[in-house]
Amino acid sequence: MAALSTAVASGRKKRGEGHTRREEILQAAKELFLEEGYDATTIRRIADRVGVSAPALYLYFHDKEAMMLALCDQTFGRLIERITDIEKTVSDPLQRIRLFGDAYARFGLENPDEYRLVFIGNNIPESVRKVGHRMPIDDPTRPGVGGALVFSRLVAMLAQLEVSGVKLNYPPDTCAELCWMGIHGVVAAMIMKPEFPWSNREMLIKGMQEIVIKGILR
Amino acid sequence: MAALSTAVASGRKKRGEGHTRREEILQAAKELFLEEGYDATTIRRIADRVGVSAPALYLYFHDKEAMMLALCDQTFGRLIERITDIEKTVSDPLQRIRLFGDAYARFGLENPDEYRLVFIGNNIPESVRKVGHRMPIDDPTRPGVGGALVFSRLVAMLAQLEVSGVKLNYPPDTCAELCWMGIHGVVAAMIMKPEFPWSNREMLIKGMQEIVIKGILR
DNA sequence: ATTGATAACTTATCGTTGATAACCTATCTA
DNA sequence: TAGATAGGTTATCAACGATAAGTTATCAAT
Repeated sequence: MAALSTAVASGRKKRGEGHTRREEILQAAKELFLEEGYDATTIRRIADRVGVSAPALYLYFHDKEAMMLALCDQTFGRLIERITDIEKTVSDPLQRIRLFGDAYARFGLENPDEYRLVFIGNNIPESVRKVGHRMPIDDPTRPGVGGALVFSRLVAMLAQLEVSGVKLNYPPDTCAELCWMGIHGVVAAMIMKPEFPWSNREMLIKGMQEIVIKGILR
Repeated sequence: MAALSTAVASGRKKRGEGHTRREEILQAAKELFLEEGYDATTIRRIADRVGVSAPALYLYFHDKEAMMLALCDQTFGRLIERITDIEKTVSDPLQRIRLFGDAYARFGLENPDEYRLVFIGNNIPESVRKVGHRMPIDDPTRPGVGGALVFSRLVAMLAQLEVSGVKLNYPPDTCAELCWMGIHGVVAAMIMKPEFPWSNREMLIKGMQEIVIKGILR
């Protein structure tokens, strides 16, 4: 009767326990997104796995994309934790950036499905935002901007690097974007085209890291 | 009852003129994909613009994705032409690679849907290929392989660069992969996260290009 | 000139999808 | 013990991609 990894159809939640159901929905959505991709995952299948009717999901999320964005924030949060850990344990600015890239690439390659879900993503960010829909539970600050946090940390690292006396070839935020895009290119390529005969994985990761760091340093 | 803005609602095609209708469908699909994106474009709207019923499209294309892939091959043909043009007009191997990167990035950002379909490879079921569907006109050689062709040109360029006497930090294949991954990282990021406040686009493209070229040269 | 095959369509319809409206019902509180 | 409300449900919607089955124009061969 206890909760399993794939969720168990429990009865109606007690009065203040709606957030529990919300977590169950997120868990089921995460599993299905990873198993079959975003587009192939239907509202009804998520609801089935949770053990609840389909419209119940709309009590906790605005729409399907909102579930995806909530999951994005979760995964971004895990990465941010690791970045924070690096900042706490390492003082040298350049070494911090190296470890950032290493942790990022490792994170992506160790969790390829989640990486694909969050950083590559099958979702199409549509600029058209529907209005006039009551969303009583979701945070009014629309989720999905967790990526900005990661970048701000990298920007901060590069600003610190500049403060420490190192000259950069580009503004700190541009350096951060270039660093991230380089590493992201490696991770995304290896995840999305695993059958392609890439050359040595470690050489590519380390190589890209050397390349971007050497490239931004004057 | 006169011509629409783009396509003309003509009557039924004469006997051997089906390919004309096929071209009309591709043109309408291309316009709508560009105007509203791939997912937002519906079969019915394409059919409306052509001036034909929706099921008529299935006389010429297996499914919606087949239209996109046909357009991809068209569009990638233009990129391959551009690359060929670069190879014809520029002799310096390093300059060739620079122009390749520039043409590649520009192509990706100008054709995000095609780029996403081919290089990011969103949701391709792949293994499940429907059979028993009569598709009298479509080429039996399945389209969508333009991407590998483009990449192979870059590999050739880097091999030439090494032959010309330039010393590289990594094997030519690895260099090609690193170059492509860097530029791909820029393009993919901007396509998949267009709402993110990236810094100047030109600086990012040029910057990544400088970075990867400087990075692979000893 | 008529016939028969078939290319080039149409209309009608299917099963799913995301999403909404409107109605229940358990639980907590006053 | 009444009523407010959190936490659901069933019924239904319009739109989607795709298919089935019928219709009509155009050809070639009688």
